Amino acid sequence: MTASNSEYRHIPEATVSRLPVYLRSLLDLSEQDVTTVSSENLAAETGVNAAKVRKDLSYLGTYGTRGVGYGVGELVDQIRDCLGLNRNWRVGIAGIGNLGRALVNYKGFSERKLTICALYDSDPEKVGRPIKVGDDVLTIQDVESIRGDVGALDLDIGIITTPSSVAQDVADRYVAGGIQGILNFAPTVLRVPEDVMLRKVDLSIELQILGFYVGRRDALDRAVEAAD
Amino acid sequence: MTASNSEYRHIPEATVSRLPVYLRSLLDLSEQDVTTVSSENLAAETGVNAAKVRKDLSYLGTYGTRGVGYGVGELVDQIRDCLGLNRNWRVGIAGIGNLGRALVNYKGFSERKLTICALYDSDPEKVGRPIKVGDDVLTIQDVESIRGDVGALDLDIGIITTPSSVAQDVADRYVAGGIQGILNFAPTVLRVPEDVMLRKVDLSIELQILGFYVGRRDALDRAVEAAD
DNA sequence: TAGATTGTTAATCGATTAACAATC
DNA sequence: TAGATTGTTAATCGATTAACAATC
Repeated sequence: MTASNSEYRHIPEATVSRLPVYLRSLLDLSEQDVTTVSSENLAAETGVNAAKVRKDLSYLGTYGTRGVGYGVGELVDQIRDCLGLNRNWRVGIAGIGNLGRALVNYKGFSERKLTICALYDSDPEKVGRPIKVGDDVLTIQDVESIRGDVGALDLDIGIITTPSSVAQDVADRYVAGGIQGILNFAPTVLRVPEDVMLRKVDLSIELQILGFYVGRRDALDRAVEAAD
Repeated sequence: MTASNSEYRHIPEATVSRLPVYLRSLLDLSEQDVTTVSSENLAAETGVNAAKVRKDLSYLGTYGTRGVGYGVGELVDQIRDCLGLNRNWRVGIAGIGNLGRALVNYKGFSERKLTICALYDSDPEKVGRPIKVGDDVLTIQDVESIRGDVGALDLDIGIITTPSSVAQDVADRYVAGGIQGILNFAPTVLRVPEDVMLRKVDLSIELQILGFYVGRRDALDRAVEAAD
């Protein structure tokens, strides 16, 4: 079964966002040589409601056995398939500053199926410089090359690690080249055609911490109400 | 107006998660000396539906003027208040490994209203070591001290940057001391009483990238359907 | 006043979850 | 078979959004 199989169509956003959570628990269980897991088990592991677990997993196709549970190994494979972790992705990175360089050196990229095929920057000082990418060496290209490279290098995903001010320009170049998806690390809203998948990754701790207080307050409210 | 004002009760989760997004755009606008913004403007900036913007902002209290729009400065203040960015938070950090140390050195912590008041570890090799925190120096304490310190040092939030295996133990210690909230950076599900706010922060790029493929597929599906 | 824009209603859509028949 | 657990239904809950009266 490949990830391009039509079985995975129309999986709700909310479900997709939980699949990585299940995957992490399943990998833990797998390491402890657990071979079967019930929705109740997985619910306890992940803090997700058991009915929700079953409903989520049902979108992957039927992989549980009534009265028994789910096979941990099968589920891992199934989720990895669904999330596209079993195929290779060819990516370009535009913006070779601190963040761009961090991604280049990030081991998770090669361990996962992400192959860095090209690096871009608009700074003439940087263009032409060689950068070590795993065992290979890539030369930083001018952002002008993006458009032609998408097809020539068969890039699937364009990564943007530029300052906000030029992120849209870079996105336009990826789109002009016919990219499938864009992964935006710049803290700005990009506009791309509807058929190009756009995902924003926010690494700033601030944004993840903001809302803490309000969240806490809601939790307190609930506790107070429950006590009434 | 303080953040402990009852006006902020019962703001929907979905709204809270968008407040930081509005805040970022508003700060941009403020820097460009823009003083008023309409819900339509803000919608365009943030990629959020204009009706949703108005509904979200209405939870903060009434700060818009019909026919005119919203005052950028007032809105910034209001959102910062609501998110608890206008008050000081006293935090402890348990687990002084790479991530813990990164947080200690993270400038955003002092720029924001987060004051690091204590550091904890269970490794006898680390306990007693002095660590520079801004202009101060803190000594790493044994995790045994957490319980007493929460009250003694008036800690609001307990940060957990330990390995998963000991995260629950550390959380229990914070809870025993009477902590208000826990910020968990360990990739594990923690169990805490309902009246303790628990927030999980996931910094791993992997998890943020997972789901890219499925998301893209959904986008393609929508485009195909729209074309029908 | 006329134009603009808010604040809110109400319809709609999607997500959650208890419950239980199906079935291993 | 008896016990366990799935897969799915249906009721409920919360979030989204077009529309428009209120009003600056």
